[in-house]
Amino acid sequence: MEQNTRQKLIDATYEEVYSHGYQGAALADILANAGVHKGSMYHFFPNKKEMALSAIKEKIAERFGTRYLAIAKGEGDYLAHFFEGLRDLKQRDFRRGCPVANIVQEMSNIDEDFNMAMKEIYAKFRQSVKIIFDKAVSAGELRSCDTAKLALFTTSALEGAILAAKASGETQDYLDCVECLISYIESYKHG
Amino acid sequence: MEQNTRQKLIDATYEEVYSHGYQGAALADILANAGVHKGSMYHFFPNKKEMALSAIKEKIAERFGTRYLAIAKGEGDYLAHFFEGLRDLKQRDFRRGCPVANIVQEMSNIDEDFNMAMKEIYAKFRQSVKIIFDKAVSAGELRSCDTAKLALFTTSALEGAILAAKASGETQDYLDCVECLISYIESYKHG
DNA sequence: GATGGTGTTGACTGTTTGGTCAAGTGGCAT
DNA sequence: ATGCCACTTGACCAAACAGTCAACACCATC
Repeated sequence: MEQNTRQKLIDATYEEVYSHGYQGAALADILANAGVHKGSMYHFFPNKKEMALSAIKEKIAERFGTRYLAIAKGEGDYLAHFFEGLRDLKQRDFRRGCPVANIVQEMSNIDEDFNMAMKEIYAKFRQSVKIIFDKAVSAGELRSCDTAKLALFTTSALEGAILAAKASGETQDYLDCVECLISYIESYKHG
Repeated sequence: MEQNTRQKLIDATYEEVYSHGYQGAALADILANAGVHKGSMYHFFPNKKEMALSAIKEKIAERFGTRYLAIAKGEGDYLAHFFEGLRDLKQRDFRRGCPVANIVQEMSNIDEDFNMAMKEIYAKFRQSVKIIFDKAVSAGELRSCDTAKLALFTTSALEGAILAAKASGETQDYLDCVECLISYIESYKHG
């Protein structure tokens, strides 16, 4: 049962932090949702902060890794698949926003450990998008260009688009932003 | 002294919330920084939340109003002035990020009153950028286009750029994003 | 069947939190 | 000088918080 209890804690912590932020996450709620008692939790984690950091790293790293690297590992049509993913609303929860952005905003300037963790995750996000663009250049879908910069702009515009939809409550705002972003990326088409 | 005490509270609350988020803002710290006693604060505000909402509305509304509407009220060179403002690093605090985005991320899905307040501020931001673009169209700096959509993309890409710099700690990331954004906007020039 | 390690239980603690309140101060009008 | 009212003071409170701990259950292995 070891792995089971630990995993229940990781899952419940991720959900609670995603919904209420780290500072708003109540240990009592996490434990209730996980169905785990307090002392049991302190057997697996030294404190709330380490549990939250573990949850963020394990849940988000896993998610980003699969979503974007799958495209890069595919065969051709890299841009088309990437754009398709951006347009797919089922992958997004606009009410809660982006889990990475939420924690960056809340914690980066407050706590050095969170700062480092989010820096790494965000860098990995940018890197995996860059790989998609590199593949697209190799495949002749894009002309040769500064793909690192393009990935930087793409990821940040995307985070901004999710934020806009969270602020206004309008999913359409996200879609409009994504169309602008796509048309910008497409201006790098043809060699 | 009435206005003085109230203003000291508004200023200290804004700083504390900007630095630590709403949920991380300790009433005791706000009071210490303002040099105001607890009972005195409860004479001016019914509770912490209302004080924070007042601080956000008064401090941010004032700030956005002046910064962007000044450009629209100017004479010509609307785009150039707007771009100049985007490139001006002195106006930004990348460690703490954007005060609007921070609170949207933290509170929009938690509290309905914050949600409404931030929705309004964000809409005002978009509106004031749209006015700049409308002026630019009238002045022949841009061709006729959907300025509301362009303002939406511009504001959200900008928020994303500030977030990217906050995450990485690199001011250059913000500048790179802004250059991409500007080149996108410039694709609407002429015609 | 004793031993020991892994995991569980829930009562308990000390602090910090936002919020209350009765008593007091100072200036202004009458 | 008296009464009034906006404002101040700081002690006080209940609730919520993260974290501690001694006792206990289970299941190996010897």
